[in-house]
Amino acid sequence: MNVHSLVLTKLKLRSQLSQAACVAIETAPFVFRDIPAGAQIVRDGGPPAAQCSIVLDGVAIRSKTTRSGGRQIAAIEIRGDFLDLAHLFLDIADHDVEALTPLRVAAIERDILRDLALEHRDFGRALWTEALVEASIAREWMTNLGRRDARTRVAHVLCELAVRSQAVGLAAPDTLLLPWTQEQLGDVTGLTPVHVNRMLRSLEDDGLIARRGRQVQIVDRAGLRAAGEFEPRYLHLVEIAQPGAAAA
Amino acid sequence: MNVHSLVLTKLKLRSQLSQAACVAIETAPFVFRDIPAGAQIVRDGGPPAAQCSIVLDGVAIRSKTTRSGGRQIAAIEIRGDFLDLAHLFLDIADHDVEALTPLRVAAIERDILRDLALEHRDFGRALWTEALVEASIAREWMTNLGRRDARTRVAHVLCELAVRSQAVGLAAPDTLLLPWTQEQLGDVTGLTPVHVNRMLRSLEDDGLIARRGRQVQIVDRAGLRAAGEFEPRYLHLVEIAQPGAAAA
DNA sequence: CGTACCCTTGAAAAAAATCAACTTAAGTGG
DNA sequence: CCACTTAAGTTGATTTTTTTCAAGGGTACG
Repeated sequence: MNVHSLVLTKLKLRSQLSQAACVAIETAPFVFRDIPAGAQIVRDGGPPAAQCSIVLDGVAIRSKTTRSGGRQIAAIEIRGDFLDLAHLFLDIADHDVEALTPLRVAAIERDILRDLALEHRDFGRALWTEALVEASIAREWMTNLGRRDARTRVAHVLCELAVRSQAVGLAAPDTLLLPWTQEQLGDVTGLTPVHVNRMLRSLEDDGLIARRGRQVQIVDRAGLRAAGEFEPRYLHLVEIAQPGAAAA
Repeated sequence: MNVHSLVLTKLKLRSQLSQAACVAIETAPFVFRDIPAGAQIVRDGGPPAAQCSIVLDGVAIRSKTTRSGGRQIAAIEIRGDFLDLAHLFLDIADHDVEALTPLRVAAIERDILRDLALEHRDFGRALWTEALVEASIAREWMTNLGRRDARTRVAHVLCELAVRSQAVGLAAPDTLLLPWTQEQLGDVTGLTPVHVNRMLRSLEDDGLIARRGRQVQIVDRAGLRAAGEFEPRYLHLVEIAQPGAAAA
């Protein structure tokens, strides 16, 4: 599929775009790029990425490492999310960006994206929206990390991943393939891998999820959401598939 | 002092502005507004603020409340910070914004600020920078909440507040007036007020800080930074006053 | 000078981390 | 195809950290 129409599809998920903005995007030099799993795209303290990308397939993470060696994952980027929008107008990176799985992205030069953002109202608005939604997710994660116990945290993350994956057509409703290890899940939730394991088991024992390897099936959606105090409003999805309603 | 020149001063702290952008700002309808302590400016789930403001004096917080009643403060806004930039392009608020102390702000209609952001390159860049820096702080806070122990967390927050206050001329170097209770400090660090109290005492016992009421004096800056694993780079301050160097 | 509201401190309980095996699963080379 | 190797998952026992509970003590302000 054409790289430009993929980009347009992503942006239209959340924002309306004028004819002019569509033309601008279609003539902009987006190119496909493949990034191998494990690649470090941005390094904390180094320069921002020369190219800014939209994830088409795969999973990337933003993370920070403390002096004492702990790692905190600060964002998960899946299909439709931007890599390194966070540094678009900053000179020095304040965190790492890493490909967790092989990544396929639509890449564009950073300078060109900046120009687009500042010159085209609709495109600018679309980019702003993306950035503000990511900030909203960050606030929810702070709440998760600071004020919820381990079991609630894990359940919350599972709910978020399920909803986001489903919203971009990555997974069947309530099915979830975790591309990461329990250690990485611990880096998301601020827990040790051992404790993540126990919490997953607890959720499974209570009949909220079922697991086979890293495949997680949400058995009791309402129950898991209650266990995770999950309210999807913070994701600012324009069209959340209603339970029972077929997607348009 | 003139409200427009105050706004210009704030924006120039981080971004260069062209002549045209300055003129645009000076002709924009910024007005002074006073907001009493405790006022709720934005309510989670409600509409964004009709006016967007830059804090001139006082302290405001963004926070979320969990279903089980815990509160997490997700951002602290002091002089020069924007109130409700977070919702500039979103339709429903995803968190509360509240005046912690009496607030004096430069307010402007949300729609007008959006137009300014989209029409004037330099102003747009300045606003983007503010938003991205706030997102960077959020990532550091996630790391603090998820991966640092209680004492380190408290020390880190103290360091951040000291640096940010000093950067906008709010406090003498290494002096800090906490306008909040230990309970509120707990809502920042994800700790109980009792434990915040113990951690403050621990930092004091180790000679890193001194307290008299809510006035905190940083006695050993390097020591406190080490205790808090504090590295100010994530604040993206263009001009951090160097120790010993007088501000220009 | 009383009355809130916060701060402080101790003791006990709960949550999560750590330590230490052991099991399973996946991948590799014979 | 199987044995071997390695990484990840699982489980129990123990220790540490943090919360909870409870009782004073200070301080500001009417």
